[in-house]
Amino acid sequence: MSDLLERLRGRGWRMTAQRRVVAEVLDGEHVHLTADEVHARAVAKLPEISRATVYNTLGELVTLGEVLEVTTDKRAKRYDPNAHRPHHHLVCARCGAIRDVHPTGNPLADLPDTERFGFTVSDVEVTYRGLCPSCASA
Amino acid sequence: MSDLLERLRGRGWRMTAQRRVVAEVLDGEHVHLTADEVHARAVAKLPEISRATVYNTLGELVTLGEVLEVTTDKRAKRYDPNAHRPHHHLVCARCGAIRDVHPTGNPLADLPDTERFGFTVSDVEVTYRGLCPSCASA
DNA sequence: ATTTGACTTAGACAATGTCCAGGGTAGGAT
DNA sequence: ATCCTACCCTGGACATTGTCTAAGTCAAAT
Repeated sequence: MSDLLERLRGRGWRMTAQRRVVAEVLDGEHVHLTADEVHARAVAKLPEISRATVYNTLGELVTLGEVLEVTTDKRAKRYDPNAHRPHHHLVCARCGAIRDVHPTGNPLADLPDTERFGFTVSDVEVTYRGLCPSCASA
Repeated sequence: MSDLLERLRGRGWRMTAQRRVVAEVLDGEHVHLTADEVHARAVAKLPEISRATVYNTLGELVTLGEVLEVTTDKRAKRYDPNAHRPHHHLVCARCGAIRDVHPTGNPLADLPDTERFGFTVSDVEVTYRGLCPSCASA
């Protein structure tokens, strides 16, 4: 985590209380928080922090590749601090819970050239959907 | 297309001018329209149609399984009339263009039981990302 | 200690989607 | 053909999420 702060400083990030707090929140719980959830937790540590700053900081972390944006539905984007180990997501269709998963196989290799339509394909996201144990039993 | 209308009528759908227009728009161009784009095209055919009705109708079509919802980013959801042939999506990271693709392999089988965390997994979406030819050359 | 430009703030704004009360109508019943 | 009624549509208010801006603040280089 101080790793993260070090990396960011090394990249010319100006270190501010706000940015430190956002980074701490993301690193603290390895769950997939929405921007508003990050904001709520950040406010608990630094009451004056503004919503705009949280959005800005999350955007910068995404640009820097330190955090991944996950869009599983039309609600809020979620932020995944686990950016350095490739993985995919398993989402509960009912409650929205997300788990990181590591399928076997390589989906990138499964897209033949004839199915690429001239695109430069650089990334694949695989999203598994289903019901989590508690939603399935309800 | 009248297939579609027939199927819907058979399921007890009350047929109205508004619903017919929405179905026609979706069936007319097999592209991935946003709700607002559907609304714009619907208004061209039936000027009084309201936004709420378009949203409602799209939602019903999704529930009935006639249309798929595609969420590739935090902008608008898109609606895919190609609900009856399984496929995945290739998205341009710059301009948002979407193509249907058919990768080989079976990603569902690539998720071992140990990675399912007790979820009842029912579906997989694979989203390839890259740059479309025109965005890549710009 | 000074300086400077990057950072933060509050709040207005934008985009998308949802909800509601009231009026309208499709399609079955007569 | 007409009537009824449950279902549908409308317009607009509202909610959620995210973006932008102008002005003030502060980290860090000097």
